[in-house]
Amino acid sequence: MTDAAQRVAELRRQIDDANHRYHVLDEPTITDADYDRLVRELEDLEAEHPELADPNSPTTRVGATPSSAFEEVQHAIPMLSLNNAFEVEGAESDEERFREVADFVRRIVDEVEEAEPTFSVEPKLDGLAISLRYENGLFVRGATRGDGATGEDVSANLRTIRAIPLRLRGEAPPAVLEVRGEVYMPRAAFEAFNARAREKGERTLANPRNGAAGSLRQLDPRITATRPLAFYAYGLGVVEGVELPANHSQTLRWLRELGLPVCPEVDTAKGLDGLLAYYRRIGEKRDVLAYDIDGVVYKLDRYDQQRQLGFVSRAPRWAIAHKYPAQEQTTTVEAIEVQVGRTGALTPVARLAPVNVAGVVVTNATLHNADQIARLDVRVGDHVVVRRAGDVIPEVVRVVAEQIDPAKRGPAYVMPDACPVCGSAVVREEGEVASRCSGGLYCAAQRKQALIHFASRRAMDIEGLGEKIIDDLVEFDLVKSVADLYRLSLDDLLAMKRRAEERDGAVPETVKAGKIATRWAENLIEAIEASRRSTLERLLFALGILQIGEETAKALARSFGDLDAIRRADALILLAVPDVGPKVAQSIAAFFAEAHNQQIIDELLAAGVQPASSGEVDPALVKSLGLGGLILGAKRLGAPLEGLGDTSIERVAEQIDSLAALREAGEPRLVALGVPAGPAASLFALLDDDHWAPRLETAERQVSELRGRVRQTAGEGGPLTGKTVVLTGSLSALTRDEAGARLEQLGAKVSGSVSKKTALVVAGEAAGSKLDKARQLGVEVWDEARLLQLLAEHDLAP
DNA sequence: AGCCCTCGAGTTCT
DNA sequence: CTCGAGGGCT
Repeated sequence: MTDAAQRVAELRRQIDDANHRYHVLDEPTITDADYDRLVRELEDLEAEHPELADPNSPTTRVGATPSSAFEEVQHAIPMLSLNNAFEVEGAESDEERFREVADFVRRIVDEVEEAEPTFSVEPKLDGLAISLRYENGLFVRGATRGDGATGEDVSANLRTIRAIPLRLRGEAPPAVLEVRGEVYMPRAAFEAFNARAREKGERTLANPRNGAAGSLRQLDPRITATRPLAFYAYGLGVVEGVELPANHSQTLRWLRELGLPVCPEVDTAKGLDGLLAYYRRIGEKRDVLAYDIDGVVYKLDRYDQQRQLGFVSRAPRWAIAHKYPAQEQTTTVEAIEVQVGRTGALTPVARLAPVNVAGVVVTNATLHNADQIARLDVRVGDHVVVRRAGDVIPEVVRVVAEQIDPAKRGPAYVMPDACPVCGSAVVREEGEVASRCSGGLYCAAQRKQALIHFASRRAMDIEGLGEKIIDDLVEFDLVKSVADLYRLSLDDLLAMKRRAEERDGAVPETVKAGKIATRWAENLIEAIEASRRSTLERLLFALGILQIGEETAKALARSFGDLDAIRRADALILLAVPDVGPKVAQSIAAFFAEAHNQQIIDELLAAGVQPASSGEVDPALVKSLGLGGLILGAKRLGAPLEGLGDTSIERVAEQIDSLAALREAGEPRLVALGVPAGPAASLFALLDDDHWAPRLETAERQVSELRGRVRQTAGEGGPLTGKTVVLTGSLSALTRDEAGARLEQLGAKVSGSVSKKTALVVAGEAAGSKLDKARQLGVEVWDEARLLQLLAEHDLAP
């Protein structure tokens, strides 16, 4: 061996060793400066002697060039998700508080028939789960967890993390070793990174977790290399060419010997008491740990016992994550403001002094409505406890009573009686929780929200038309109604952009770089154009009719087939649509009764908005709409039909099939059919009523029109006809929406929540409470593979 | 008349 | 995700 080769080998050994001592043994032996010196010397030598290159030399940690996308990686053994146990709120006793963990332990004790089974216990780091693959001791690939089955190849980024060895230690490394673990950003490193970023005026990271996740998703590994990431191993994937230990805690020890860092807090514990003691011990240390955690994980230690317990769906029954309660923070209410929503609902929002709650700076929290404010008795200036409900949405939990000084306290909050945006009267309907602005589309806030709703993904899906642009369109009066969108020209948009830039005092981009700005406007116009060929149900939903969400819009579209039939439909007919009752029918009828709304629809049609899916009519609707259906509808809408019961109506409808025939038959005939005289009289009074008679006739005409257009609807007679199916968890081959659409083609009704009426639950990865509920109710559960099989049988495979 | 299920609507921050 | 309330079933 040449001198250079010897020196290179020596340097590589020293650098690897330094990394190992620092990250695995937690006993750094050389300074950062010395470390850097070694690396530089090695780099120089390798540059002079290209023949000594080695893909796993410590100098190769950063070197790869930016890629444009990450390759997909299939995990041969899926990366599991864990079931969670939360503390039961407001529990009086420990027994109650830790019920979920107790149940977990009890199940295991029963199954393995051991009074106090041993668990391997470890903190649950708040980072990003990854899988590392070593072949013959050399790092070959690393991937994110992804959906558990498929992840992204982030090898180049992982190589930059010094805690991840590029070469395993020991004489005889396994042929294949996949190690699972967590990439995280130590708190101190996170703080230091942000301090430096602030000095340099660069972007700071929101919290260590996002920092770790964002860093690994960088396309340029040189950026990842600047991020202070670390790694702890906690499990295995595929392993070949070596005998595994008999339990998990031995495996962790073995991984450490191979040079992989394992969290020093890992331990073993026996029985429920042991687990809870560990939970408390780590909980007390939580603030002084070098990294963020959100709970602890308990894993049954012995592998043979793990196998005995097995899996439910994709979560192991032998492990559970025990989460600490949501972090609460105290802050001050600086103001209470109201927002005006699409429907005019006024929502009070607490503006808070910025406070970091579990890694996210919270400045707003909804107070829902006047009742909620009264219940909490929140006032401006109060100290309040804030937490992120369900880990996402901030909420005010309570006012800190001890800090209230009654003398200095502001007045109780009162909802405004005029809309803060348009000044219209605010009304609160009897029995309703919400207060509403009565301004309708006169109110700029409602107009804006209507436009945002119209353009949103689930409605017309106009890409590029977001809140900011809508703000400007409304402010500069380019758009008053949704129909105006289709009349926008390129020049309009460019002129608007110029005015907005002037207003903001920004550099006039449109002037200096015309090309880019034009491109933006062209794309938007194109997206608006494309939305003209949306579907009928999307258009109906997009119109923003009160009470009409996606489901009802779908039902209406299927029942009537085209917009024209719906806009003319009488409330009597609407009532026959599934899930439409008096309130919803009234709301639809009221919307189309507004000349203003009809005009907007005319304009939309004139602008070429033409839903693609028109024409099909659900035969079930028309079937239920004979004379009986119409009379029943009138009754539900409050027509004066004293004493006329449903059975009487049915009896009449059996014998008489039209209004004309009813008139001809006359009262005596009804009495002969068994309808009591009084009710029969009230029905005939209705036929002479100025309000109801014409409505009934119009409705009857409309029904016969619809009858002429009945077609066989898709899905009729499919294998899932009449069955309610619930999708939960994430699927890998297709999205839930796509799966739902296909199931509907097979006749299924796809619902969002599990009940005893649910015929089938399809559980994807990381399915949660819905899956639990399905099991509780004994509902049939399928995994994704079973679903794909069914879809394939009907040529619906993705 | 009352209960159970769904659907609609609203919300935060990155 | 959560709440409230509309609709339908018993």
